[in-house]
Amino acid sequence: MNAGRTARDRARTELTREIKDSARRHLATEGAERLSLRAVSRELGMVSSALYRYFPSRDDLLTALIIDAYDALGAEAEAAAKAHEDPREAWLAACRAVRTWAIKHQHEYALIYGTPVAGYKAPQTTVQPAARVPLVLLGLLGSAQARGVLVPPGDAPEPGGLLAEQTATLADLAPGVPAKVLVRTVIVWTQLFGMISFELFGQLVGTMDPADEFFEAASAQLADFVGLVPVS
Amino acid sequence: MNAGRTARDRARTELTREIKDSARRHLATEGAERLSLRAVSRELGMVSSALYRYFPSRDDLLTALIIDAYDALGAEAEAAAKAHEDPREAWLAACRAVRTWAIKHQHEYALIYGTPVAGYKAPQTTVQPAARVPLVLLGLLGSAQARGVLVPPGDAPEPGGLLAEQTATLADLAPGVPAKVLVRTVIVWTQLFGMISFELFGQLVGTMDPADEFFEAASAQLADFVGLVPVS
DNA sequence: TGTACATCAGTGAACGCGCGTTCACTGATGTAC
DNA sequence: TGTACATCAGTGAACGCGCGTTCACTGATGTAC
Repeated sequence: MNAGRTARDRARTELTREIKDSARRHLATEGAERLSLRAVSRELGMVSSALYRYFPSRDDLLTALIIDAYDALGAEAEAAAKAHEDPREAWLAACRAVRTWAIKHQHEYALIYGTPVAGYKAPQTTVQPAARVPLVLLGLLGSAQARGVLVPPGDAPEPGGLLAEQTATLADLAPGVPAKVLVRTVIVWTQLFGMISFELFGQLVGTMDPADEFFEAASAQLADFVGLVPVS
Repeated sequence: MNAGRTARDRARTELTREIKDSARRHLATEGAERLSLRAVSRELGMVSSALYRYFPSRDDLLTALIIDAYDALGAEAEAAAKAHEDPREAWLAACRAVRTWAIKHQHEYALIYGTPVAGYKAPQTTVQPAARVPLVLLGLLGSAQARGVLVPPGDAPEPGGLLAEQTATLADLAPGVPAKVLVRTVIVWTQLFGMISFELFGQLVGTMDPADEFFEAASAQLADFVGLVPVS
């Protein structure tokens, strides 16, 4: 695997990583908007123009950070889900993992789920990593369905019109799961990140902050909402 | 009322408004981080130091914009709610009004519900305007309760521990509404803004975008979730 | 009503700082024969 | 194994731009007598 890897190759991989690490550190203090190549180069003891050997522009560095963040978060959610047999437990664990990662990496979270960076257009390459968390949720519903522990709530309305079409694009990712549950899944997905964003961005101060118990309660009620029942 | 208002006073009020208007325009193109006093002053044909007669610093201008945004959004939600007798209809109208305002004023929305501006600490004066939307929702539940059209879902669990205490702080704002419904209200509140943020920040592209029908479906299901039933 | 003084809005220059990106260059590392 | 050449990482200077904030000032507006 390492055959043919020259010292130059290794140095390049290493420095690319160091640049991203330094950039992440600056992200944490300055925010994405103010992330500056010059500050990064200063920290690494290089001249600012040297960074252009690694990233063709500031936007490319941002893109790399965004993809890394989505991937890191996605990996956490996947690992948490895999650690449980019971789909409902796995679902709750995935939600917890998302929150835990978000709290630990607030500025990376803000980079991907906060206000888009002005003037930055996310390239197509970010789409797949961004899909990992929703894919975990949909996958769990699929396996819950297969194991007979998905009991669609009776009061969930059947989607119609455009909503039915949009829902249909998700059907392949969660085989056998009824459309009305898929709609609820998207609702819960938006709730999960809305709740986390409110917590991190300070909207819960004065009411539900600290939010641990609120988060647990909400996650459980929303697992019910999509019809996930425990394996008996 | 205008007695004693000199030309100077009037000019000052006028210019303060013009500065904020210009700042809002720049917000829309540059985002909050990059909002610059010099750009504003340029647009108004003044020298940049002149702005310091109106706002002691950039942060104070930001604060004024934040308060204005919360107030504008709050006023929309209140007006929408007041236009309906049926609390459930009023609730749905308020949700719609929030989304409509957010779409129309994306950057002001991002200013108050997006990533906090780096290095900016929101002063206490923003708290009350920020509470207007949640107060509308709680108020509607209170009047639904009073009119007998709040039917708490049987499967909603009773909050305990810290969550019960936190919920208790909301009880005065929605008299007679059971604690388990108040918890659900906070859940729905976070869902509402999570859904809108996802729509505006591009997370729904490829699935639920355009989101009109999804929004309607979600709002209705979440009105059910808190137990709002139509007046028969 | 008229005058003297106080208040305040807006000017223009300056301070001291930051940024992304380009470009010609040096010198070390890698490759082909 | 040794040499000639190609590749590439990193330098340092420069371009052209931006920013928030301070300060001494001019001149218009407002106020008190």
